[in-house]
Amino acid sequence: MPAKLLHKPSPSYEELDPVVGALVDEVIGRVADKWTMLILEVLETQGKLRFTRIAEAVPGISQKMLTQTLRQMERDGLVTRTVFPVIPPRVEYELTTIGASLGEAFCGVWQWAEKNLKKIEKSRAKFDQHAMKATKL
Amino acid sequence: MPAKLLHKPSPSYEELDPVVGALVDEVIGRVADKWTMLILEVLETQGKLRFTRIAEAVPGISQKMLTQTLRQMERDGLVTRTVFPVIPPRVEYELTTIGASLGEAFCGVWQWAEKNLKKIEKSRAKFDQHAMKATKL
DNA sequence: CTGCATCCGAAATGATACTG
DNA sequence: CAGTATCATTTCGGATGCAG
Repeated sequence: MPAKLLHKPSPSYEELDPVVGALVDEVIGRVADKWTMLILEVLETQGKLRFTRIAEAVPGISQKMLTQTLRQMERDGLVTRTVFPVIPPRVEYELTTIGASLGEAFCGVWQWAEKNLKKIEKSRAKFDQHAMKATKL
Repeated sequence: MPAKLLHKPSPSYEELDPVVGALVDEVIGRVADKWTMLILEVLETQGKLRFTRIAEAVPGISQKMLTQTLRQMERDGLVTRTVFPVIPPRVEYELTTIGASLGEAFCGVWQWAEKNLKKIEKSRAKFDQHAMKATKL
């Protein structure tokens, strides 16, 4: 995917436009959510899915959080929610164009996580070990 | 982190290696944190910085969260923490190689956020408007 | 099946005060 | 300056019950 990305356009957009900067931060804050990322990932790799399928595909998520996160994503225009007027209900979720583009953007982060897992674990172990000596436990 | 629920394993990479999958999720969960991303961004664009400078550069962060997030990032090997034995204290934080690489990975998300800000706001307005009509408030 | 509403304990976060 | 400690508050997230 994104092999080599340019660095951020301007040095510090906040400096140039504090208002827009705050808004970007807000969006980042919302989008940089664990469940959002996991759901995004699932919808990206598996395409259109209905509620229960997503629940199964996202380990550890509760029905409440799933509903909540999906609503938020729908509100932000990341996914479409299609309700089929049948009994029992059938609701399908699918990434929008903008949602898919976010998925692509996150792709780099995912690859990073997989690639650097080992290093992180090592770093943690080392850090914790030193912390041991520092404390009198 | 959420404990095990009544879900069967995800058919994605988790199926191939549930253990690694869970760990990746854990890392994602930690790294996909609002403050982590914001601090990462600041250190990436402004280089080596001391505590107070970061606090100023990250709008809305509390000193508690700053300390906490920086500690976590240090533990994960994303930043180095250099303490100068002087009075008053001087502590500088700088991205490590791996930290910088995460910054690059996040770059795409940042550009996405800036690029799609308007669309998101429109989508939200539209969504909220429809929600209005649906409710009798 | 796909939710929404409510309750409630747990965890995250903010505000404030204090320290080397 | 760069934290740590504490307390109040908010938010998170799971369990349950119910509706369309």
